[in-house]
Amino acid sequence: MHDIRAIRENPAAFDAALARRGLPPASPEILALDESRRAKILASETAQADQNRASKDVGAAKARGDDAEFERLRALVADKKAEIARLTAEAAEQDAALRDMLMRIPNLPHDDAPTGRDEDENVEIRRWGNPRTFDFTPREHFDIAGVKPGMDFETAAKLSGARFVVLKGAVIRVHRALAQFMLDTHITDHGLTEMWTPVLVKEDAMYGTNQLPKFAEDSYQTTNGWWLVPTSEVTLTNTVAGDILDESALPIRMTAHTQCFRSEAGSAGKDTTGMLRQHQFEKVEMVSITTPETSMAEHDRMTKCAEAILQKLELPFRTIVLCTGDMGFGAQKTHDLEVWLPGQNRYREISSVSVCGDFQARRMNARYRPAGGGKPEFVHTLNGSGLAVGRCLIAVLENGQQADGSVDLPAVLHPYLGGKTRIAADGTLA
RNA sequence: GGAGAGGUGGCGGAGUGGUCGAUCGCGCCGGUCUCGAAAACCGGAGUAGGUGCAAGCCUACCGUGGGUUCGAAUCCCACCCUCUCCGCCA
Repeated sequence: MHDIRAIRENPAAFDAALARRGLPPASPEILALDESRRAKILASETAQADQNRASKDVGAAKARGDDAEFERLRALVADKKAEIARLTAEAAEQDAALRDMLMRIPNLPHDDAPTGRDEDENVEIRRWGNPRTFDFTPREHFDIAGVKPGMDFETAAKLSGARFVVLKGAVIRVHRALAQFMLDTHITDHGLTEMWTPVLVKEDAMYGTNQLPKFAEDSYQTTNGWWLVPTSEVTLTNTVAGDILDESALPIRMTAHTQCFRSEAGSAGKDTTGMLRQHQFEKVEMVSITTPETSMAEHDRMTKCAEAILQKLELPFRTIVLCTGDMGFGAQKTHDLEVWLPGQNRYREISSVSVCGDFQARRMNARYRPAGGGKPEFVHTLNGSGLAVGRCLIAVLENGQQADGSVDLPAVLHPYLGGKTRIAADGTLA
């Protein structure tokens, strides 16, 4: 959410920043509403001051026995009351309208984010590993002989419909191993604190991390009003909502492995085969809460934490910085990690690491008290996948596949698999 | 699901109709004292919005929304949230 004062002070800069995202100027409409709102507030407060004064005088008039004045003031208060009710309602309405308008405008891009129209203008910043050369045509994950017995879309459709999967045997064991490996690496090597959070949350939490009000159709809501989190960014970040933290407590670095739920509205026809895009999937998420001074460095650190997972799994990837036109709603700057999928013969997103500045903190009123004293200031928030477990499974399967339909598994997973090293062509762990 | 308790400033905790934006304690900031610190003592400080060059002034805020009243943190209604006990249950 945006600071209306900042927009008032420099509307041109605000519009220029939006333009970098390919959006039309918003400040004229915002400032017009703001001006009208302030006029309403002024009128309503003036009327209230009148009433308060008259109210006070009423008692005095009564005390000195001035019945005429007493009655006059009583009538005046009654009049004012109706006027105040009308004016405050109008002021509140405009205030809410302004708030809603500000809530629906995406974050302003950081200076470091490259300006561009869409994904074609994203900038690759580094590449790691070399895609394997195959002496056969590599298959997509769901088409590998050793995988097929453990990846069942028909049964999932029976249970739940499209975009669900039932995993069995060796495949789900590798999936579970991946999640454990990611968590252990973040905890032990990267110093993150493991968390376990609800996946059903109140509406406020969804506003805090900007899923609401604009993207309601992307998430699921229960009949009694809870929302299913589309990512544990929601719960991890909102752990500090409403708090005033000591600067000494920062940075706070968290990680959690949770189910994530997405309606995938608007992505009909996209990635319909395989388990690349599901309504329900698992993700190991990282969230950091920092001071404003350290958030950009934290962004690079978090990106490295995600990259380390792929490196340890020996999966080739590239890191790109999203251009302004391709960034998500809440981001100031985003790094995407794209892993090599030989079955698709292309790099596919497996992690997205964003720095949000004070955009989310402002929404959830998350602040810290500076060490040197002074007023509380908004914290900065960051989030990143570390990594999407299902997509990582796909990458491991496709990159490790052999001509006979078996899959060689990365060495770091072997300890999590009881010492087994591969999925045989018949689908068993070997 | 049943019964009960409660939501007040950074935290704890008073306050049942009229200078209460709110006693007090802790914490915080400034000062005295000290070589320095602690303790003690003195003083200061809520948040947000509006207005003004500024000093300041005004308005709102005691979970949220309504209501009663000249006047509400205090009374009434509805709702939300938290906690405790009982029941059921992974």
